[in-house]
Amino acid sequence: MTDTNEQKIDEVLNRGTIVEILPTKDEFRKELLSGKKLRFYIGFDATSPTLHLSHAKNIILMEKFRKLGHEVIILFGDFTARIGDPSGENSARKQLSRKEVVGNVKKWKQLIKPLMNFNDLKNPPKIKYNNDWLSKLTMEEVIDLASNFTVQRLLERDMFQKRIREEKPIHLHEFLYPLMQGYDSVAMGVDVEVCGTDQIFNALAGRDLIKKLKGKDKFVIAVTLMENPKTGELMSKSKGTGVFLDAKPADMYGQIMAQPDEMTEILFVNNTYLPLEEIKEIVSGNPRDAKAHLALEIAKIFFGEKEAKKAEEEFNKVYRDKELPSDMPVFNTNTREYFILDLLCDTRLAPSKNEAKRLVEAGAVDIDDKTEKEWKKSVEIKDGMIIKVGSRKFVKIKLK
RNA sequence: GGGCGUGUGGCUGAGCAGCAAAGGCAACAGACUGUAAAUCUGUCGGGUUCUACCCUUCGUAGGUGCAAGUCCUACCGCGCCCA
Repeated sequence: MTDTNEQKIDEVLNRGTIVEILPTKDEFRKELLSGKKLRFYIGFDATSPTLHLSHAKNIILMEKFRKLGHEVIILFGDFTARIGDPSGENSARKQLSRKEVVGNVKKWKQLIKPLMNFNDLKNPPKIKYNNDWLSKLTMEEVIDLASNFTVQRLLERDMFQKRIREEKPIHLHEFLYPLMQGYDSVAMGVDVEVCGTDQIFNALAGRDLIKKLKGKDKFVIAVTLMENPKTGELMSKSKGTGVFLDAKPADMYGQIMAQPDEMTEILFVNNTYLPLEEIKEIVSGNPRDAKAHLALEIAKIFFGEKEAKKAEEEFNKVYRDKELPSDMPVFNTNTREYFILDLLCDTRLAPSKNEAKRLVEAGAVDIDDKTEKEWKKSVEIKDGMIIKVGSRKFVKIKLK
């Protein structure tokens, strides 16, 4: 029997993470209220070894359904990862080797541990791999599955249309992606699929398929991709806006502080457990403090209170109070006198001499708290000397 | 198989025979601040005897020019159309 507390259910449905429920939100709500135990799933393609806050948000949502008493499956797309979903990309993703994918999945399992209670023996979250069934399909079965779709239907997808317009390639295997994702639903016999709004097409393909093959319906819950409300951009590595779950506490705290201010509320809603009213209040205050609160709150989820506090202290110390970090890389040398450019390169504070030169000219290099603006000189090395480049890079010299 | 296009720095995307190669993104630094936000400014292939000089880069290999991403040839990859 599942939890049918109306208030709890509505809190999950209305918090803001869920953007759309198909076929309708009302029907889904009714289903939850009925007390029937539903089988949920969310799929992740292990295309990269790391996860970021957007993935975390999805896991958090799944955990909420699990806590209501439903069966929850995290599906690692170890098979689909090797094909690559065309969504969002305007060219085909490179296909990954079996080995890469297995390595990624292993890391992921560790990363999501803080977000789900795997020790709940009564109703533990389940982990499945779609390689288990997709790799076993015969050509005959694949063709049979394909006969459920039309090329026109597949071509409707925005991104395919875009590629046609731009005369970019569409590979045949990319067409098979919705088919495979759809088959996942059939193989697991799920009642509900949770996916990002960019995946609705694939999820609906699964809905059609499960209807045709098993005569049962499936709900599709589309969740926010956490776009920046100002620019519409997603969190991404290439935009430098990613917050990675495998980061060290101090780095994760820093990555959150580096988020644009307008992301604070969105991240609060999706990546913390704080009640909405409390979030409203925090966000209405000083933006800097609100974000700091957010960073602490999220770091707490992954590393615990103690580590999170430590990360915060360190951040304030180095960036707010401009003090030295508590530990920094040490560079061992026995050279007494060093050309400043060589010193910067050897300590790996600069990747090349030209770059080192530029840094010195820009006034970015401090040696023992004194800004060094002259690059054509050598410095006398002292034990314990501290070289600082920009506000984030420090090296302590140890004279042998 | 035939025709037409296309291949540029981390990404994107300009490029006339005389550019280390416009613009945008990302990155880095400086100023400012409320933070590693925002904004503004500068930098953004490597090296040196450093406001100058040298070397290496524009799919690959050759060729024509004093000079070639920029023209020619072949090859490779990709796209479109025809078959």
